[in-house]
Formats: sequence, structure tokens, C-alpha cells
Amino acid sequence: MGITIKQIAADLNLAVSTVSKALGDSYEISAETKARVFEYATKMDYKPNPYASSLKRGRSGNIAVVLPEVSDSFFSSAIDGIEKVAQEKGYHVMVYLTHEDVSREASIIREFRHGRVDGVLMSVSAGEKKPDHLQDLSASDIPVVFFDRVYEEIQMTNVVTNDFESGYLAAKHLLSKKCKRLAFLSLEGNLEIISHRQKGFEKALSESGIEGREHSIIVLGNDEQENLKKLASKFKSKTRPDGVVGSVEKVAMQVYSTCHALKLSIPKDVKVIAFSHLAIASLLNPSLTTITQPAFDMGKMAATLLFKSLDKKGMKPETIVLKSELIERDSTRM
Amino acid sequence: MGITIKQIAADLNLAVSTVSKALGDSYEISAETKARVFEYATKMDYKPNPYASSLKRGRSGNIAVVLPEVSDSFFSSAIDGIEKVAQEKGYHVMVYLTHEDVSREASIIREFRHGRVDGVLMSVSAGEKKPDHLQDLSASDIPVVFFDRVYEEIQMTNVVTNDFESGYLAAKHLLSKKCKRLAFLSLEGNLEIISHRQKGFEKALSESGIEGREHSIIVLGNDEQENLKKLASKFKSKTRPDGVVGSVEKVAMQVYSTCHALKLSIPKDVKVIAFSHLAIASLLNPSLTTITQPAFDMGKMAATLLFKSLDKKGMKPETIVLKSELIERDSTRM
DNA sequence: GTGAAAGCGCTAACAA
DNA sequence: TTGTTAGCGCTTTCAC
Repeated sequence: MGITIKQIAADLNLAVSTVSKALGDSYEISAETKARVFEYATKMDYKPNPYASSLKRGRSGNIAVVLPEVSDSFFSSAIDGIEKVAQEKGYHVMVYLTHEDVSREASIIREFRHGRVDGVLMSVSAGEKKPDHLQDLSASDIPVVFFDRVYEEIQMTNVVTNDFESGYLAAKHLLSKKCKRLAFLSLEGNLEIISHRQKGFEKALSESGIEGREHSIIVLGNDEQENLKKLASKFKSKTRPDGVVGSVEKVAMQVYSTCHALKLSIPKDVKVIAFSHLAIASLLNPSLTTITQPAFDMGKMAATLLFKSLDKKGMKPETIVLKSELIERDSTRM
Repeated sequence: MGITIKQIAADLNLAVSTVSKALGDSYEISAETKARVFEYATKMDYKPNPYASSLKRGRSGNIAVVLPEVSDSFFSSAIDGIEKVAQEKGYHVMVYLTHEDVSREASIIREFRHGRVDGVLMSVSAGEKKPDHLQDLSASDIPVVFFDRVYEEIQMTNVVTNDFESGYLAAKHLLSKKCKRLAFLSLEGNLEIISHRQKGFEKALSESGIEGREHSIIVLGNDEQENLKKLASKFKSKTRPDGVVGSVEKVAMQVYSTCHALKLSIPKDVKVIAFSHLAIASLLNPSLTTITQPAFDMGKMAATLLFKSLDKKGMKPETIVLKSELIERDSTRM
């Protein structure tokens, strides 16, 4: 371990507190002493022990990022944004993955109430159970900002995109391409973000006048093999959809796999549009029409809001809405 | 913040040390007292303040993961593996991104020598500067495990794949597909992992008997636009390669972009094989032949080795080699 | 079997 | 301007 303040004090014949103040550039300390201390500290590569400071000040300098997974391109970009802001602010980022497991999420979060982190950024995991732990977290005095997958039951600071509108536009897009039987690929587990997208989707359908029974909602889970089976059977049936909205990236990729396996042509047999942030959407076979969220900016924004409320406690919860963008590519071309 | 040991002691009319020992399940404490303490602690949801323990024991319970980026599928899978092991061990994972910036990497690492983390997992960033900071880090008493992008000058524990052999096989693969002008897409910045792959590539060429001037090494950088320009000019030239080895995922995607833009057919005009961990390689246009590293397992292995050396200090540096797998897809089919 | 006390490294009120 | 001291919450010797 590095040198301590105590050691510096001894070496320089000063009191510990003098050194501490000098390092903190306190007005109480003479320029001369400060210079001596700084010089020596630099020379010895002094860095404060983070845990001693944390203990004393009640701040750790760490923030937590709690996510379902990191291999989704949305989340990895969001981390990028978060990490950037954190580095600028001198904070350290602890990453926790829930893998959509609510009980794991709960036990992760419980750890936070005892000082390991000063604030939490979170995208909640899908799951059926009542999220008491989120209530607890928000009731604690540690600031939390939700992003993307928020939980509206509790009033918190949220960073989201225009999901309802995007779901609406996605369906509209497919309808404009003459699709007759639309399917919305949902994700099991009560995510508000999914249901907003779905409601937008449904609104477009009801406006279209085509009656509902032609359309379908397919609820997929966390098990890829299961999903592929479910999709295959749906896509082999008489009522195969000719237009599909993927509510998250993963399910869109599963549709691609299914169509490849069944030798269905995208976009001829099935048109596909998906909520996705994939940088390489344009390189897919065929290139994928996406509703792309500003993932990096959402991460940055969420982190910025978190730091703001760390600076001055007691900020009012607010909800920031960033816009997603529909980018048409070959998977929905006529 | 939660309740403290002191508070428990007061509430239960015990000494602080008694409570501490009881919670530590010390043999000195009577079963009865332990029971009382445990019960009360559970009821009050007591969790030790991590910084107080850290300060006292000299261990933080945190590990650092230092990576170039998180949006590469190799790294995100590796994080997955690391995080899994860490969660099992009760450790917390701090993520730091260098964005291939050596000086940023250096300043990140410097922070570690003062107790914030107990150990470091690292994949070094590409860069020209002499990595003194890595020397320093390895000289410090904090355990470090390098994975994938290691730095062989210093004897450390490493987790790598069979890069030389894979580079060799990649070139062999292209040669077996009748490619005549091979190109190796390198990454600027002296990464050993890249040069191993390149040396394997070159060995295959020299064995093939085809003379070297037909082949090329294209060195790409961190700026995507620059790279695309460089690739476009290369691919428009007379000496356009008809077989390409992408040394990392990103450059392979840039080749795809370039070919799409120039309307070159993969695999007819150019065959492409790349080091990549993309789950959706099979969904690309065309599906991409890959050399796939066991990213998740490498992360797990690296973390496991780190925890092992945290448990008992002074372990000998070792190098674990995991095997990559060549998966042929359409991008190299004849 | 329990408690008192020192101290991890740092900060901050107070004294000199 | 500098130094003394107490204490953040916890662990760990050592005494009772």
C-alpha cells in the first residue's frame, strides 16, 4: 500500500491534521507548508486511502449500475455513457448484473443500504414478483436514478424514451408496408417499458381498422431455446405473422434465427422491425429496421442526474424523455 | 444508513466487541448471546459498514476490471463471466474503460495502489507508449490477472487463447478457399495478441509458397472513419485482397461496411474470417466465419485465478491457454 | 464468556 | 498558522 498522511507528517515534522489540511488546500495553511507537503506527497505518490475517507465523510465515491445484462448493445452503450461521466466526476462504477432474476436483484440492492455506494443507476429486471426491494431502495436516503426500464409505481428520477410513441410508429411502419397480420414480441415479466411499446402498437392497430384477431402478442421469456421453439411453431402455423415488432433486441435476433431456420424470407414473408441499438444492424441479413434508442446519451443523462442529486440532496424526482429514432432498412422494405 | 454494531451493543446491553465477535461466530461467545445478537441483527437488517471493515482488515471486497471497451462482444461476455464468479465469492466488480487510451489506463491503474480494490483483472489497451504503469502495477502487492490482451514483458498470471495457432488456421482456411491475395487487418498499438495472430498468419503464408508481396498487412486505428477510408482505398485498388483476416471484431465489421458500400460481394470477391465472439455472427450478411474465443470462460477463469491468489498470496504466475474455435460460415464459402 | 481499549487512515472541531 | 484530540465503525488483542 502507499504512503499515509501519518507518514508524511512524521517525515516532514508536521502534525497529521496540518498535512491533511494542506492536502485539502485549506486557507488555514501557509503557502510554504502547502508547497512542502504537496511536493513530498507527489514525490511519494501519496493517495488518500479511500476507505478511511469514506468512513469519515460518509461518502464512498462509488456508484452502482444495476442491469439485467451487459451483452445487450443497449446496456453496453449505456455503461459507456455512465462510465464516461463517472470518470469525469472522479467516481468509480460498480457493475451488477441481475440476469432478469428479481431475487438476485433484491439481494444486490440490499447491500447498497450500508454505504458501499453513494448512488444507484438502475434498469429493472423483468419478473413477476412484487418489487418490494425497489420500494425499500427508494425509501432509503441513497439517490437512485432509473433509466430505460423504470418502475413507475414509485416516484423516482427516470430517464426513458418515448416508448409508447415508438411502439405506435413501429406498427404504423409495418402497416404502411401492407402487413396484414402483425405480431408484437413481448417479454414476460411486467416491464412497463414493454407494455408502453405494446400499447402504442395496439393503438396503431385499432386505428387501422383491421380487426384484432388477425394480430397477436407473443410473450417470450429468458430461455432462448424455449423462445425459438415458440417462434418456430408460430411461424409454421397458418396464422403466421407477416410483420413483427421486436420489443427488445434479443427477441428480434431470435426471429431472424427462426426465419433463417425455416427458410422464410425477410422481408418478403415476414417484415421485421425491432427496438435495438445494434451498431451493426445494417450488416445483418437482411439489414434490420430499428427503433434506436440514444443509449449512450441515456447513460450519460442518468449519471448526470445522479451526480446532481448527490451534490444537493432532496431534488425533486423528474422524468426525462429522450427520443428514439426509426431507421428503415431492408427488413421492412417492400 | 443502516444500524451499527455500536447501536446493537447498546440496545442489547453488550459490549461492542462482544457483538462483533458474536456476529463473527467466534468460539468465545456463548450460544445464547450469539442467538440474541443474530436475531436482533437480522431484525434490524444489520450489515457491516464495508468501509470500516476494509479499513481495519485492509481488504475492500472489490475487484477492478480494466478494459478497452464494453461494446465489443468479447469483453461484454468476459464481464459476464467475471461478474458471475465475483457474485459467488461475494466480491464487487468495478469496471473501468480505457477506450484504448494508454494514459487514461495509467491514471486508472494508479488509483489501485491505495486500497480501493483488492485485485485487478485487465486486458491492456493498444498504445505506443511504454507501459510503465503496468510494471508498477505488477510490482505492487496487489494481485493482477491479465486476460486476452496480456503484456508478456512482465511475468504475470495470464489467461489467453491460442492466438498464434488461430492466426495460422485462419490464413490456412482462406488459402484452402483458393484465396490468392490475403490481407491481415491489424490494430495499431503493439498488442502482443495481435502480433501473435499476425505471426501465425505469416507462417501459413510462408508455408504456402506464395510469395509475400501478394499479401498485405493493413494497420487500422481507433478512428472508425479513418479506417473506412483506408479500407475503401485498399479495396478499390488493383491489389484488392481476396481474403481477409480480421484480427478483432471491430475491423471485421468495418470490412463488411466497406464491401457493402463498394458493392463487393462477400464471399465472391472477398472472403472474410475474423476473430469475433458475436452471438449473431450467423445472422450477418453474409454470415461470418469466425474464430471464436471462449470469452465467458476466459472471464470466469481469470476471476477464479484472481480469487485464488487473493486467498493465498504469493502464487506463481502461470499462463492458462484456452482454445478458440474456427466456425465456418458463408463469408468464406466458395 | 464478556468487556475495555487501541488503532486502521482520515477529517474536523477546538486549542494553542 | 499549526497542533491536539476525538471519532467515523469495525476488529482484535488483552484483561477481567
